[in-house]
Amino acid sequence: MRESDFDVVRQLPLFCDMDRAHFDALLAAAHLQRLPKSTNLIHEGDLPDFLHIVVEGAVELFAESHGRETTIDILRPVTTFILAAVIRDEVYLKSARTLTQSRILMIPAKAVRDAFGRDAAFARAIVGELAIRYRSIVRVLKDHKLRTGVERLANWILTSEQEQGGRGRVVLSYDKRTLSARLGMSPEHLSRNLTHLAQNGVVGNGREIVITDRGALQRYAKADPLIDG
Amino acid sequence: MRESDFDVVRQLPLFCDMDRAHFDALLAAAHLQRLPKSTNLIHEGDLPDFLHIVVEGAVELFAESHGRETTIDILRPVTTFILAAVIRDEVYLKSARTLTQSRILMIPAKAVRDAFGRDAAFARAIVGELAIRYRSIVRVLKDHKLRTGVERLANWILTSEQEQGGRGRVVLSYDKRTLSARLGMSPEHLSRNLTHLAQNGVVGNGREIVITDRGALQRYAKADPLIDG
DNA sequence: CGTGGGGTTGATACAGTTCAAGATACGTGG
DNA sequence: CCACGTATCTTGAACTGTATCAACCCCACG
Repeated sequence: MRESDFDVVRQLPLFCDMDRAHFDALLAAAHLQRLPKSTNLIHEGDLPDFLHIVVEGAVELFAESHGRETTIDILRPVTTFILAAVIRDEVYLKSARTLTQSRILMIPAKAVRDAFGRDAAFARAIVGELAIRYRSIVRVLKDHKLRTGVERLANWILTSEQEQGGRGRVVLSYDKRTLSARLGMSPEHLSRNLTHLAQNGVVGNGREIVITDRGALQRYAKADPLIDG
Repeated sequence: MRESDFDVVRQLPLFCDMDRAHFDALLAAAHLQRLPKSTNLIHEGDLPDFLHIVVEGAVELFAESHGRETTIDILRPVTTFILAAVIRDEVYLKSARTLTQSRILMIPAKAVRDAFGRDAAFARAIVGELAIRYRSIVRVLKDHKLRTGVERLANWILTSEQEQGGRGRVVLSYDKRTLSARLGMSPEHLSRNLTHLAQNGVVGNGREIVITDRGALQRYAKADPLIDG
């Protein structure tokens, strides 16, 4: 593992307060893997072997049941995932795959649980991390139950635009098929919804989406800080 | 607070390992309130004053946005709620109200955060509790995104029947209106779905639902341990 | 009794999916 | 650099799941 990556991980809220020796032990047991696009990382129903951390790239969390599949969330660096399963040593409830080439840090689950039992600062940091994850999934749930597809899209455009610097345009970092899954709609519906938003200040053009009338879009989206964060 | 209630709380996984003195301090600052049906306990957007615990009765977690409302979960004793907001000292993302007359233990948020900082065993117990809550909401999300309304109903009947002793019948402890909200459908739709299930081994009769053909119902429901727990 | 709330039933409308076909962009080999 | 084949994206039409509105029923309760 590169020195710079080591530092990035060390500075994560999850690790920055823990005892140096415990941290070193944790990372000594860990692997940093560079993985190609569309690699399956974990599969729901399995018992956790590793705590995963997206260091670079993008990871999709999804779930299947009887032939149906749904995207739960898309994670960007630097984020832990399946922490709850590791802590409880219970089966994963979701699966994960890379969406782009990614670098994933994998820390053996047992090492995490050991450090958790031994290092109080680490235990407290895990609480913070879990609470963040919990609140994040509550937002996802509200987004899906309180909004229609077009509204989710409108709000996604607004928040993505902010993340990308507020220049009035959003560039997709994955294909529209994936975006439609992330927004919980079929690819066809995303396409239609995008044309529908043309009347509300948005123009789509390939992988670029341009906001032509932010006021109109905001009025239409009805953003809610308790959903969009 | 009654002696027996004190013991019940002390024995919760969240508290049983913590230092006796810290526990006493926590409870000294707490109130146990008996509240009538339909009392609002917390409102989304407010900052947390108390950690709440359902000791008796039933509590509905719900959320609103721009005139729409959705039920997130229904909690039965003994369960904590809004722990994540208390720990992070951030606004509630959901609201809560009693569904029946209930007894709710309220522990001042500051006292919880103090104990959390001072008592490592308590911090670890909070991790366990948060991980359970997290996994529970993932199941709720999967239930809604991977199933139709009728399927949710069928699975709800099966798990409720197990909880009520596996005697082939389920008795509702709240009205159908509330159940329909819990299942994420309109009251009309619940009614229709229930008659639809008549062909699949279920007979509804007022507040009682009887399973006449468990095999047929199970086949229809396609239960999934990664959703129903 | 009458009144009202919860529940059912019917008719209609909307959101979203699916299937099928056409359009557009995109990387590869010639 | 172009032609081709494949991916992805869009468009259209039919269909499923669910919501909404309205009428009605039933029973509990004043």
